[in-house]
Amino acid sequence: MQENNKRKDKEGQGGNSLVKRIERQLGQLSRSEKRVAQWIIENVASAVDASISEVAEATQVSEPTVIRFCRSMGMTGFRDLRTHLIAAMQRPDNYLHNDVASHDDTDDAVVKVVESSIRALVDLRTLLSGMPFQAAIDKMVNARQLIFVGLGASGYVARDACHKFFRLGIPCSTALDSQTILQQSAIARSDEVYVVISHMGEWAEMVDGMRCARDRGATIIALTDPVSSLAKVATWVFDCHPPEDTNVFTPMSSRLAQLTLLDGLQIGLALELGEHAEENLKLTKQALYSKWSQDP
Amino acid sequence: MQENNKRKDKEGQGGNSLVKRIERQLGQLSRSEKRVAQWIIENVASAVDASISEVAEATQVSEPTVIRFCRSMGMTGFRDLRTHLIAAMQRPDNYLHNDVASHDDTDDAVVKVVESSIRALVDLRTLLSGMPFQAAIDKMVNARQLIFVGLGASGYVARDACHKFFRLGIPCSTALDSQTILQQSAIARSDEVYVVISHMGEWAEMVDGMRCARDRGATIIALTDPVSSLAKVATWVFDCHPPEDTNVFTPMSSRLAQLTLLDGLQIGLALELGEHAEENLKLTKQALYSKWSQDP
DNA sequence: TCTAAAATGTAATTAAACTACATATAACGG
DNA sequence: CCGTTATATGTAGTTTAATTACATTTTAGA
Repeated sequence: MQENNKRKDKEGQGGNSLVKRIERQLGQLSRSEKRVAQWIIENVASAVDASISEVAEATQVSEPTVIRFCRSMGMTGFRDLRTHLIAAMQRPDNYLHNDVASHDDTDDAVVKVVESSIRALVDLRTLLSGMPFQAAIDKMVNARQLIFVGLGASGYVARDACHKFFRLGIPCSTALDSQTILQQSAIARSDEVYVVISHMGEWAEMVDGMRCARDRGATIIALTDPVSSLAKVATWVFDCHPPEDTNVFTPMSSRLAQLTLLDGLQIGLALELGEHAEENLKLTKQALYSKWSQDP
Repeated sequence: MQENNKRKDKEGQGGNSLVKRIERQLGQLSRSEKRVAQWIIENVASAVDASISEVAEATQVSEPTVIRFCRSMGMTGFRDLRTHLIAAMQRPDNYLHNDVASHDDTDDAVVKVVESSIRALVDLRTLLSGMPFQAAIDKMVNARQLIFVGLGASGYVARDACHKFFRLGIPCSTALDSQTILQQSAIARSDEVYVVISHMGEWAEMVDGMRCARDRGATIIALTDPVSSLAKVATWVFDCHPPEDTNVFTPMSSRLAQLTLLDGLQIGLALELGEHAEENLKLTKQALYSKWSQDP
């Protein structure tokens, strides 16, 4: 009669995410099973690749206990649990941010890096609604040229963006060092759009240059920390909060958010420009593909 | 228009769903392996919870042949194949749904772009287990220098990687055009590691250069399509399947996967190198922060 | 403190995944 | 057409993973 209380979850079955389901049932598990549950929730990623013995080892319980846990969760066994875990991992919201630690082995570290990158983009998604895409694109549509600005690591993002936008058939250039930035902005025109990438938004020369360009009537679109000096100078700001530097081993996930944001801007602009831009995109693609598809 | 037809069979198939990938490689499989492939395509649902012996039974081939099929598909084994099948089942061809269409408004388009970026990284996550991180890192640890190679858009990824790795205190350089690549590889040494980024892996000069470097004993780490010519030449291959270009508006999400992968390699290498690299990372960070944190 | 129930572990069992090697089949050059 | 090589496939054995049966420990209640 009471044995059935373990199966109780069947009725309260609302969420489909396995992780949520485990969390919900945590209270009804025995001490050892709870350990397993906890570990799986915190290491969903490693869990999917793990075998029973690895899980048992990691949680300091015996192998049968792991199986018992699976059964308590309503699965037929470990294999079944793994199936559901893999499925759950296809929902990006299940990824948590985990810092790499110096004792991590290579594979763990790599998994953590990838997952925190996913996390960064999932976070970005929630910020999208507050971002001035339409306004920025409206300015770009009529621009005489786009100038992509970035120093250091952000310079690579700027370059990448420049390469992406030029394929729409719009004049694009870059300014990747203080001197170029200052010179370029000294001759800025009101029909030019500057796209500035900067984590902190505090490099004096860059802020000065952009202020000058702004004063001359140019549009400044900044991907930066919204509380920075650069943000104050910019026409439109896309919130890219500065990188988390709690940890030396933290990868630069923020850069991915910037790149993706710029992808969004470019595609948005392509749509706004219509057929002409679409045609240019096709042509640039074909220029590459036709080259190597002719070779045997 | 002939060019287009030629291209079609090589990469016209979105390439993301595992089933599509199997279909794409059908031609290159032996008779028995083809039987397995066919059966899996026609019975994906039963395939996900089948064991090796069940598959062997159903297709009338021996168990090792099933495993050989898995390997031919680029998986490490049957377990790995099953993982990918389960993952693939989770998103039944909703790809069209995610593509940006010309009638989308800006905000819809941007959300789709971000989500397809996320998807690219989630896909990467499932591929990680088959990637030779430890092997690649072992080679890097003892390298005299790292040379990052990429043409066109991949050149930006190579540059970014170079910038990232040099902060560990390792000599790093780039080769971003045919001429440089050929010259560099002509003087390759066995203690050098080439990290090559290429979507298709079919640019003749690049492949030739890398073959030469390989012949001279250098290690070639390739981020590319595993069925490409470049992959055949490489010492270690990281599976970056070619971009899905069903749609002009498709963003280059594959680039994000490459960047993230390189993040992983860099962090893995940092861990392997230990305190010395950690110290260098700290110093390079401080060099930047101290600059602007002094300004008011 | 004793007993019954629940929880957990040990050791043995079964089944799954994989490897090494042997055999067959196709491909090729004379 | 033969022998030679390469490729493809299967057989049998090995290793590893998953599961079961049963023994031991722990806990809760009388």
